[in-house]
Amino acid sequence: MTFDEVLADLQAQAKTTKHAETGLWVAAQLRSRIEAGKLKPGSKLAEEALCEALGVSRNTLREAFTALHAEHIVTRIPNRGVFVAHPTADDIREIYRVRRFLEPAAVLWSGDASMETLAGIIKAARAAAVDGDIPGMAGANQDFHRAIVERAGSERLNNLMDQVLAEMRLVFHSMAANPAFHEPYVEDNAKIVELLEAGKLAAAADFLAGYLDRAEAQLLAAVER
Amino acid sequence: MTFDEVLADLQAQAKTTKHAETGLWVAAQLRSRIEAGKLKPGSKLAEEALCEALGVSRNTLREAFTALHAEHIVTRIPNRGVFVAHPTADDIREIYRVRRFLEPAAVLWSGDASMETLAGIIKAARAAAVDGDIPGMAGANQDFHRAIVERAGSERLNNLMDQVLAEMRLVFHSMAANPAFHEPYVEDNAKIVELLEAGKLAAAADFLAGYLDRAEAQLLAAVER
DNA sequence: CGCCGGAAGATTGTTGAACAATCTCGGGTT
DNA sequence: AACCCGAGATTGTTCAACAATCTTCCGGCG
Repeated sequence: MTFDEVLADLQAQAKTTKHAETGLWVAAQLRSRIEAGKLKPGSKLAEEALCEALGVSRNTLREAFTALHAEHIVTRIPNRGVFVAHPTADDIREIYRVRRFLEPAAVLWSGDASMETLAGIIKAARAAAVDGDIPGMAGANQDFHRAIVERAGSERLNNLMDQVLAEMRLVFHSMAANPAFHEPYVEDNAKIVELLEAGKLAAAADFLAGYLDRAEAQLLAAVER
Repeated sequence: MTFDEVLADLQAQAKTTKHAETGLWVAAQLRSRIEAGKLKPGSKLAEEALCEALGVSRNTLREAFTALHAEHIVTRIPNRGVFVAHPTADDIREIYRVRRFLEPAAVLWSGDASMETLAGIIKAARAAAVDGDIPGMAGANQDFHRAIVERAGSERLNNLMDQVLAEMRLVFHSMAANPAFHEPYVEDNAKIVELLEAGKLAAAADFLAGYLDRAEAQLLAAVER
């Protein structure tokens, strides 16, 4: 989708919906389009054009920009403008540093009642796999890892994980998405749930840690190509 | 310190220093005064008075407010204004949820070269203890826990820990500070470093977890009084 | 032919002012 | 004493202007 097409899309939205908390609404609009891949990493977000399309002032748009910047979804270059973030190899390393810290620790956390949630996600992932539904598999994978961290029951940690997962979506958009990437992880996730149900927490954490290492290496290889 | 005195103080600062990135500078000024306890939890931050004192526009001040709000340092009530945050019992529980998750896991992390940093902090804490220097002990304690999380080597995790520690400072300011609160933790921290130096990571993590539970209970009891 | 200033145009950074919406406080009524 | 309502004050939101910086294009020079 080109920048101009996104502009037209935004303009349509602006007319039909009324926005409470305009700045946050603008941020949400941009975020959803970036995460859906309609705005590709590296695209410049021109202020004047977006203001016009959304029917908001530059001031409001810039407020939205600062919010997206804090989420690492967007890069600001002084006096040059804002661009959809383009994760580097270092960014990927940082993402996995956080994930390798959070997720195995969350697995060890004796999360009480998350098991049926996890089972449901696995079921959805398998259904997507047999249909060859790539976005479905990707979504289920994100849901899975989010649910893992949710075991800790902390809002702050959930927010951090959400940010990291959002950045992961950018990583996928910024490289030529290998359609088969998510497929093997469906059964890896299933195995983790199995180990959890068997009460083998340490084994599940170990397996997850190794799996994260593998995924990181795979993404780094793809990005440096 | 009263609100008016802080205003005079800010006005003096505004004239002598030049600010790059005005919004961030304003946020830093307010943050430092809040964390130093000059602005007490519950104080209202009136827009017009602060604008005048700082010599910035309301627009800029509000930008600073949103930054502080994101850090949970400040509470926004729509159409009523912003107030220095006043941590509730639930806030304390959330803080310790994060700390109990991050810190023991970070201890287990085979952090390489953080030992001399930790040793230095312990030394400073003991020096403050013999002097009866309460702020010194509190500062060393914060440094210690920050250094623990730093072992993971992740910028995001460090930021999260910084935020949590900033909220901890608010907790101390919002309750009648028991001067002896920090004293026993000097030797508790020392014991953790000892266990780490002996390579007993699991024991160190366990001890730290119990210690956090104890501190949380102590703070909750003090707040609900 | 290619490279190096330099001015014009465009874009972003920052601020001040205006207007609308909401809250607070006082006075008056029942 | 409890309730209602209007004036004043404060916050939420937007617009418009100016300053600073970057980009582009052009002519001169080696």
